[in-house]
Amino acid sequence: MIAQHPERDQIRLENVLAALGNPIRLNIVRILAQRGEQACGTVGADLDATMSKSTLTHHWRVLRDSGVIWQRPAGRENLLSLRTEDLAERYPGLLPSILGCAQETEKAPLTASAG
Amino acid sequence: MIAQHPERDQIRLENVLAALGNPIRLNIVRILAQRGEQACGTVGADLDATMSKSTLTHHWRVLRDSGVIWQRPAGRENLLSLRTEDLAERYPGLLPSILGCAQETEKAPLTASAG
DNA sequence: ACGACTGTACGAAATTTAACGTACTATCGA
DNA sequence: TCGATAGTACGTTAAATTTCGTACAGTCGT
Repeated sequence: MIAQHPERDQIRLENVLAALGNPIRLNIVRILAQRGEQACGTVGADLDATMSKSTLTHHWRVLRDSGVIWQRPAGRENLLSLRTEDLAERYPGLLPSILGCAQETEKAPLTASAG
Repeated sequence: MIAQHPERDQIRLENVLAALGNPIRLNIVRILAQRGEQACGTVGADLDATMSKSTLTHHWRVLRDSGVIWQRPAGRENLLSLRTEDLAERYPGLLPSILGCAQETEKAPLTASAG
């Protein structure tokens, strides 16, 4: 596992909310919630193919440092996944409430398969 | 009612989360949740007596523009209150989950009366 | 009307965030 | 080993955010 992940107890609500208070990172979280663990590149492609890799790296860092996602190496890829359990333990209901109504997406067609 | 309040339908999750992703504004929301409708000055005093009025005005604006609070004039005061109903309708469970675990406050002693 | 009180508006400064390009590390496959 | 792939690190720039001081507007009590 890559460094910088906060312990569950170190996760701060304000950091989680700030991390999610950005449309790009909110989409990242939606994608991970729907598709499960994904490589950085896969998520990036779903998100916005024109976005630079270094910008994406920035967003992985914000999400990772705030405790929203895990990031772990696998071969030459880095796999991203939601810290669903830790967030549920620390802030019960928060993630479901965010994801439950997160269908008001502007770009990513994540609603296509629902229903 | 002061201008700039978004309609319920115009409230965007990313804006709500960004507004709440700031420790000061998170505290404001906690205070309003616990004490109900309050004048700006009252909340400001509870928050941080050294903070300038113009800084507070900035935070009221962010919370108001994002749809988190109502702000309405009453005499020479402006009363602030949470848009609990609108948020509950738009993002069910979001506010309770944020407030339910919001006791990890650093400064404001909001847990004192809860019992 | 006057002065105190409550809060906003505006402009400026400091800080933070977001985004990019380039250079780099590490892994995979031939 | 070589080349392609996957992603990070670093430095930079642009934009947004946070904070303040000052000036102003509306309301209350006398």
